[in-house]
Amino acid sequence: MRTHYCGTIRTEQIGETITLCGWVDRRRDLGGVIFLHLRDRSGSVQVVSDPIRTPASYHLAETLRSEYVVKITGRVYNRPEESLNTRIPTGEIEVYAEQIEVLNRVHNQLPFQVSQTENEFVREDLRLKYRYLDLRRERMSANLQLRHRVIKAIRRCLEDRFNFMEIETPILTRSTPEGARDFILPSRVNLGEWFALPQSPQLFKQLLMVSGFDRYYQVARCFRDEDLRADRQPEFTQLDMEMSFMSQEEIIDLNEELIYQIFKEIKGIELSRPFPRMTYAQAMDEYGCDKPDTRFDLKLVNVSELFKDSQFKVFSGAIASGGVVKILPIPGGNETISNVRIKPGGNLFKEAAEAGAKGVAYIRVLDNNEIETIGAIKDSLSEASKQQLLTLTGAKPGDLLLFGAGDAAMVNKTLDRLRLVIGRELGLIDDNKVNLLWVTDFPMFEYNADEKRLEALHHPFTAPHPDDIADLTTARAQAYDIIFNGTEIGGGSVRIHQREIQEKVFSAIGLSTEEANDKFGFLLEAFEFGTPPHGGIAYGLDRLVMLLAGEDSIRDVIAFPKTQQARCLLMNAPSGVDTKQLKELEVISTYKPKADSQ
RNA sequence: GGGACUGUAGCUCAGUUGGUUAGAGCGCGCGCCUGUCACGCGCGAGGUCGCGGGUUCGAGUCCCGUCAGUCCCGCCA
Repeated sequence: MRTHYCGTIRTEQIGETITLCGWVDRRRDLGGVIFLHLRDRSGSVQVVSDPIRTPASYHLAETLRSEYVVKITGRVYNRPEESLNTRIPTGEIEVYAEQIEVLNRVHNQLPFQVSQTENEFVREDLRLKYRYLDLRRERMSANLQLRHRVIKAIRRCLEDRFNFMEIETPILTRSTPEGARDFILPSRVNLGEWFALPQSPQLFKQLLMVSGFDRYYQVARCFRDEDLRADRQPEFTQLDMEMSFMSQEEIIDLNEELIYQIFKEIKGIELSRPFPRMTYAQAMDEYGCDKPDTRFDLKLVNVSELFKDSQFKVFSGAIASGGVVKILPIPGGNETISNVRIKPGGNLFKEAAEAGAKGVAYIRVLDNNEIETIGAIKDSLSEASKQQLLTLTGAKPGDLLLFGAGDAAMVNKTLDRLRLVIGRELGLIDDNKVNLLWVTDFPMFEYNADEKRLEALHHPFTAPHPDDIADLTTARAQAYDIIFNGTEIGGGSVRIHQREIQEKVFSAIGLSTEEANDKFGFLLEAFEFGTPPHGGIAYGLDRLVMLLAGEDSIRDVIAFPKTQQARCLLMNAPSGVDTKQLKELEVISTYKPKADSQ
């Protein structure tokens, strides 16, 4: 039907007669001459019609309206000198519409304008209900095209350079005990039994290693029935990879090359390699989190040693009961952060309270290194300790020191949040920076106080560090996360490939031999038949694309996302089903809709 | 499960201390206009102020409930 995409026409096509198909983006009828912008996914181009140059199309051009679908044949001309448009790539040329064919009209008022000036905001529920129109808009179209280019770059790199194979794994699989809630589906053929949708292809990809497909990848849909966030959808896409006969170093090296390639092709940025590394312990110590945004400093300082015998009981007490005292030093903070904001009612106080802190103690460093703080802290601080405090934190006159005291997890969480809020507010974050960081040496387990047992921090198939094998409960894992500007975009590990070690790990997380055999017997058995050493990684593809697109929500890089209430407003899913369908499955819903309260 | 914000014309928003006929820009319709590109000018249509209840002489505005969307906490190995 057509010969070109609208957005691709340049001065090279001048003189050619071309045929374009697309949507009327805008129409400007000047009375005697009509300008149209014709749009397709490549962009738009100006089409001209007037009674003299294009008599055959003029009357039809008068009837065109926004979003009509048209086919236009005409010759490409350069624009008059004074009518060049430097803001669009096709601004040097225009097409004289010799022939216009209306392929389809718009019969109703559009729910929102597709062609938008500036970045006009439209309610998200409307956009989602009419997602097909939303996706016509330049921003969304560009996002999906970016997503496509990212996936294409990944495929090229993994397949052509590294010899990976893409292999599909089942969507209908079985429920797994650890991790997120499963989506489950009743089996009609096996009444009373249920499939689960995969939270990730983890076990299948490990089994593929057993099969000898030593380099596997998949653009894999994953499902988790948990509450939604700006960066969490119930179904999302992972770039899932698994490799045999590769050490952690080799896996990291290959993945750096992949990430390097993505940034080069998509953003034109050549990242310097190797990427910086940080151990989990160092990340927690200096940043209070396992995915530090290293675009700005504001590192935490542990001052527990200094305060362990302090007269100020809030600090010494915290340390005595196994906690810590840490400081977030803010250079120039006296100037930029008022007491009101740190005290109850202030936004920094609220931020700390959400992390579980009872409050935020602080010290202001004044001229001559005098300090200003509450009396109880000042009284408890000897001149020597004061000097030590200033040395440890590197604080200078004008600086503000924010304290976190108590349980280490809470202190880290509090100061991490304050660091990010303050970093953003003080403009310390350079948006043009691209910082990639490997965080390594995660602990194998984390204690779950509610369930009174150890939990795998990564997942229970992660191999322990060979030096730490004697005591698994405190062992480091051969696990690694890749962090992009403070967001985790991927994580992986070397896997266990020996039955004895896998059994020890299952036992460490409180899985009985029977449970382990019931849930993972197939894996343990597979380990007996020649399983190669292997490891892998999975990237949150939606999140990666979101960051590359500069969006704040993964919904903006997913064609048909769910709302926060996990609904598809376009299809209106989920929905009820026929009782006949339920009967066939031997399923009865016990759900009672809430009675209308009057 | 919890907290916060939002909901007024097709869209984006304004609407003061509760006050009489609810406004603007864009879009839409009609007319004029031959170099616009967010074209311009004129005229016009378009409203269950999310929904339900309450307070009041009077509610878009205050109160209660509810629905929807968003952000966050919990949750997400």
